[in-house]
Amino acid sequence: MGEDGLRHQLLDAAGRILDESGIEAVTIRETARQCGVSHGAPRRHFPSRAVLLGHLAKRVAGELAEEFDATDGDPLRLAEVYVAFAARRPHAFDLLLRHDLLEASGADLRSTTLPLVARWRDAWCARHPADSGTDALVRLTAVHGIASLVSHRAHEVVGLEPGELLGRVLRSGNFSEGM
Amino acid sequence: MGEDGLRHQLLDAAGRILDESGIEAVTIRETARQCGVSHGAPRRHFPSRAVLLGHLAKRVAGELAEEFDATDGDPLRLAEVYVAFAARRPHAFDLLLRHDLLEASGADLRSTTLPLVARWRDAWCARHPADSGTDALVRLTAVHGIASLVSHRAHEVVGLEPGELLGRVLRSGNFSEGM
DNA sequence: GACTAGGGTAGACGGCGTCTACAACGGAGG
DNA sequence: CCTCCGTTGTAGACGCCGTCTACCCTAGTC
Repeated sequence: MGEDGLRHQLLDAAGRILDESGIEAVTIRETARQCGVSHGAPRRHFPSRAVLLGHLAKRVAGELAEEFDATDGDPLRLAEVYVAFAARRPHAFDLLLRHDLLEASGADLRSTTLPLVARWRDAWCARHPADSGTDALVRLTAVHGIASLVSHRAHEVVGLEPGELLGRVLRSGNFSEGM
Repeated sequence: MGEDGLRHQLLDAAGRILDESGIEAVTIRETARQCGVSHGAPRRHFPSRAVLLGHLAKRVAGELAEEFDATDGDPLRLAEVYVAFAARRPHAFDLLLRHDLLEASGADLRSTTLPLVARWRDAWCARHPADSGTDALVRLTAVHGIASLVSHRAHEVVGLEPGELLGRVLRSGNFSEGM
């Protein structure tokens, strides 16, 4: 099963802790505890907490990419999956954005998030051939803003349902053409 | 000078540490050290680190509100100020969004951020009387998304300048009218 | 003058990340 | 077979952190 043994097991435990208790709770010692090993054991696989969180973030990004794979490439579906992910796994979503934690981890965050951005742009441009890509990115920032609000359960502040917001963002006219 | 004495001084020091070294570095002990008092002294004014960060967040929100005051109410100017704040003081901007930290602090974050949202909506609707407010909020999420990317210096990922993004978001047609 | 409350000091506790020394194992080469 | 050595987990230490507690000192009050 766990072909690599402890390393995989540690990431599993860390992911569980992340979703259940948040980033702060993802601790080298607690992760080790849940795997039944000593507090020093994780160091052989992840030399620091930052590196552990970096690998955890990469795994989270991979899981989000898998959810993207399960769609048919429709931009609206991709956006819905993105926002739903932020709502369902807020701590994991947070981790993806914690550049302050991850830049010091050696795990280049851009190399994990760029493919996700590119996937969105490709999906959008495939359905909107007139767009050179800039409009897609403007929409991306709006979708990301919605997801960010939703993950913090702050969408109630603006008083609109996420689905409603998404629909408006994605169905309105081209941003490049002005008013 | 410091009419309230230590309490004010502690918040000043915490703000300085925040901007220079990030949220993690805002520590009760370090704050006390920079004020030349013992590590237990801050407890008389802030019974826990969460409370200290909560008050710090409220102060940051107040400073952002002051920058809003300095504009003439033009939505584009407000948005520029918002994004510029995120770019200039990324750690302070981060703190405003860390509901995980602040919800446990007793300082209700919504009561500090809601006025900022309301101010944006009012400014937008004053210039766009046809909007009932929903379009303003859709734009707000887009502006917030841009600010979020900029504060993490991730706008390079999408390959557009923040000013360019803002212009497209704010000058495009009404979101409510569909394509 | 004694009493009291507020605010700063100092020490302790446990948890954390990190470092280091050490033990157990397992395969490579003699 | 035995030896050597790299890998991996263990155990203890260090310093930092938040938090709790006991103490002290000062001001103000009766």
